[in-house]
Amino acid sequence: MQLDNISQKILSTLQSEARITNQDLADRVGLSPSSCLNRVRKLESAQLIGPYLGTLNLPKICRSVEVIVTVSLKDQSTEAFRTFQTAAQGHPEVVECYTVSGSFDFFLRIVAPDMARYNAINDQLLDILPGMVNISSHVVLTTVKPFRGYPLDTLIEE
Amino acid sequence: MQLDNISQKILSTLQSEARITNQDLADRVGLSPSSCLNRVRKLESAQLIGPYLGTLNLPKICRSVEVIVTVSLKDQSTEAFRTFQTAAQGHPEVVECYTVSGSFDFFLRIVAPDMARYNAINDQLLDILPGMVNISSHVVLTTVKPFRGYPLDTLIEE
DNA sequence: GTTGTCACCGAATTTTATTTGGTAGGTTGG
DNA sequence: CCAACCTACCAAATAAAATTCGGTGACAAC
Repeated sequence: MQLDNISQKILSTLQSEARITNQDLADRVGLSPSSCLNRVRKLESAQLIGPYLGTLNLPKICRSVEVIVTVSLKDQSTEAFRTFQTAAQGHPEVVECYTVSGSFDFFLRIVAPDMARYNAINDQLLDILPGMVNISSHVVLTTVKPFRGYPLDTLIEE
Repeated sequence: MQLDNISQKILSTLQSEARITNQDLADRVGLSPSSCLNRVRKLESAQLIGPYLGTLNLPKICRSVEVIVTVSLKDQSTEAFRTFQTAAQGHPEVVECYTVSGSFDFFLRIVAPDMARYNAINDQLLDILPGMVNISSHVVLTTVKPFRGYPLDTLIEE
């Protein structure tokens, strides 16, 4: 699927203002509401744009701790990777997980109600591949910049 | 602001389905549309729920590389921290940034069109505090679990 | 030139959001 | 205990938005 300027603008607008009305969106991109809606539906069907999320202000809602975790596997077999991935996906507290190149194998972001709970999760992760996994925890002190979408401007074209 | 069960359900529903209609939301939480809308407005005013984001499927939209970056400052003065934070916030390619405890000072997630661009950004970050900053890059190989909201169930009550 | 496709628009219709009283429950102060 | 006062709710009316439905023009294939 190739994107003209209008579809790009739809994507970047919906990325940052998911609850905009179709009419407003149509105005912004210079289409009629019906055409605009057609485009949005196509972008959704093609899965260029996925779920729409409300961003919660967690500190205002409940007590919580956020931890960024680096993981290295001593046994870097495909099997070990898959085992760890599956386990990470199964934990709702693991809100984000990546495999990476370089000096670590995984980065996780974990959110728990308190340190005791975090510690329990940490232990569970260590138990996945006993003795074969190296985990370092980094408690988040401040969120300097929360994720608010990708910079499409700097990514597309040029 | 204290949250009863209904408001919690509103928050968790909007977190994962930001474009739900107010009528459907009202049905789900067992309120009339007008009461439900009232609640949502209050939650928004109190900033318990913030911007609504559409999640883009970046690989389907354009070529890009994603890098997770660890940063350590040699000079851990307040001044150095603030300088680095401000710089990170100024780069649109830095889509996420945290200060953390432990063996690093910052974690960043950076998205660039290609490695050459990423390298340029990396250089710019190094130039912020010449010789005083230690940066390690970890190219994202796979997204095991993308962020899709916090697990409110495990965070609230008990 | 004819046919088919595609994306668009405007208008009609359906659905949703929003506003506007009106009511019940709970609290406060007399 | 009662009255004044909140608060949160609902139902109904209105305003706005989403969605559907032809109809048109541009373009490509034949």
